[in-house]
Amino acid sequence: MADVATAAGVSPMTVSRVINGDARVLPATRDKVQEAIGRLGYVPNPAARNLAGARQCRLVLLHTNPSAAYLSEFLLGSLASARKSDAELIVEQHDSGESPAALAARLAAHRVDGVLLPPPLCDDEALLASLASQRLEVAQVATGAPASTAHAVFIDDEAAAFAMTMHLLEQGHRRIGYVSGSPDQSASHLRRRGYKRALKDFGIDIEEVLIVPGDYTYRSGLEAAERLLNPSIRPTAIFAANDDMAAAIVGAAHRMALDVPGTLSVCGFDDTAIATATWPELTTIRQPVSAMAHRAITILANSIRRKDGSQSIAMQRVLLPFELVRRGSDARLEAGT
Amino acid sequence: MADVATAAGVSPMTVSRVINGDARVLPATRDKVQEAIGRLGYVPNPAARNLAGARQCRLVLLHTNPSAAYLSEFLLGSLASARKSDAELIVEQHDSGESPAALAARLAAHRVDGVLLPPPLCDDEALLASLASQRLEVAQVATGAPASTAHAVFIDDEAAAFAMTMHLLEQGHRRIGYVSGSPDQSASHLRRRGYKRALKDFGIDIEEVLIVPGDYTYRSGLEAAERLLNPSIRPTAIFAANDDMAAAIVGAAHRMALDVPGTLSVCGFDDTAIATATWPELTTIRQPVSAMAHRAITILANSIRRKDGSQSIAMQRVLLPFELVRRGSDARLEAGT
DNA sequence: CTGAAAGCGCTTACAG
DNA sequence: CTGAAAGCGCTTACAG
Repeated sequence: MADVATAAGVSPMTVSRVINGDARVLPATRDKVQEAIGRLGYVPNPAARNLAGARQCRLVLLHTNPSAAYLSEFLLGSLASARKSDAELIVEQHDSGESPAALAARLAAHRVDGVLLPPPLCDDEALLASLASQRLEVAQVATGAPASTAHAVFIDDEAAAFAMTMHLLEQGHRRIGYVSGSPDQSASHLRRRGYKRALKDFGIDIEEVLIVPGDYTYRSGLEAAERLLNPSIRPTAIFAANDDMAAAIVGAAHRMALDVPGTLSVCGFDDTAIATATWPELTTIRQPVSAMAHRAITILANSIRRKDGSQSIAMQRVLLPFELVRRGSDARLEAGT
Repeated sequence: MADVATAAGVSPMTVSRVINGDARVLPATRDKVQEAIGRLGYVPNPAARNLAGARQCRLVLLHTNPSAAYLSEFLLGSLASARKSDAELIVEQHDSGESPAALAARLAAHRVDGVLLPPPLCDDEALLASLASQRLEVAQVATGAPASTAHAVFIDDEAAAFAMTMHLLEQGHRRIGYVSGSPDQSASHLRRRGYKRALKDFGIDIEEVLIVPGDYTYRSGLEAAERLLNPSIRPTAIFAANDDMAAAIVGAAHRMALDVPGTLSVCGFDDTAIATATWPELTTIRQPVSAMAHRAITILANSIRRKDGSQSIAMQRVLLPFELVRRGSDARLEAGT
């Protein structure tokens, strides 16, 4: 930095201002400095910036066995976003076996300022309470139940499930099975509600026998398929609350020699990698995972740095758009079927 | 740190020595310091350590569309290991569209000292050459072809494929199909060679028609299944060069109403998440992904820091053990079948 | 075996 | 709008 300063004929302080985008620097001065930076190939040393500034920001991404596909996409998005925000991101696992106290100690040891909570941890109330009592900034990602002590970034799960069910209805399906997600994730309830509302709005009676429980694993999808694919009740379409379960249903259908989508339409939710790894590829709801990670990190970083005097800033609520992506696993119900 | 020093009645220098495990500190002094550290809940500030010491170490993990399951496991392992080694790890994508020059510029901007190359990038010779010319330390992970300019961490792919084929042979199978991996990954060749060698050692003629090409994607596994499951040539067992393809074969077999493992045994390679997401779960070769990440990072960090005078230290070669994990997708060939 | 000095590369106040 | 001073929390030599 000193070299840049002498090369540009200014003080190091001015170079610092240019780097940090201080608006008060004269355009002419700024240009001189920028030129020197470019010519010398100067890159600021982050360690020094952290040391000098008090505006350090260390975030932790807490996860517990989510699907690998979701986690890697979320991780990549978070890492990229953290770097842009000049925040340090550490990644830690927190399983149900660990006590809140043990976790608190771990976070303190890492001098964490903020916590990122993807599902299913985003809905863990005990965890949320413990974090709040440690005065940490927390962001819930993809939750269906924003907490009063946390920021939250999510899609409208209910509307998404409604849209997907509507889509199936418009394809002519009337008997649509539903495989729900873990009851301990708030989004699961919203998704099922969206499914039910679409049916009602369309004037169709809900058949409880067509709604079977799942827990987002492939395995649970297989079990659900066993029930729903029984000839005595088999619907013409099945909407699963996530892609893993939808993929399992496609697999089970094939095993029973049922054609997808000819005889059975199957739709998923999330648009993770498995959605395009099955055949036919899954029609599903795309969640903007990395955008969600990005927003969550930005909110956390800003709110941690802005934490000067005005201590209690309102918790942010960010609703991001979903998208129904149509692929090959669903089809119009033919009259004769 | 100053607080700890006064609390323990020593100089900050001594505290620093204790933290860094300097062997010359008297046990008595060390204990006093440790006690003070514990009591005060002191945690060293990494930014300051980096700034003060010249032994900073910044690593980049370069990836390009590997399977999500592999990437997330590798990422998690790398992140944890980097933190232990006190190395900063940044994660970047490098696709074939990007020129070596553009990548070089990106790495320079990030002041990278070392590069971690998981497959398939570990076998990209142009990339390896470009990195070497930038005098970066690089570690190839899971490669079958260690480069002279890089450290390498790998398993014995040939021996692993040999072991799996042997296992199938011992189960009574004589006609064993093989689905190979991308020819541009060095490990693919080793795996196929292991398969062939087992057959030869067992005194069985190789049927070229049973060896079909794949590229590690689920899709390619489906295509391979189409060929191998044709009644005219159908083998009693199929060994796929990775789990994704093996899962596709299980799926295809089910669609054709073939029982796995009753009528057809299927084995995979890697033991990624998909191996336990299919039904039956896949018998496969477990690669110690996170251990591999850990070793690669440790080697990189040490060699970067040790880079004092003795400039050209030998490139390391680390062979890690694999494990054949037996699950439900293979069975003994019954006499009548 | 332990300590006093200087400095890593920036940024925060504080001046002007 | 720009600069001179001091300091962030450690570690590297260098003494003793």
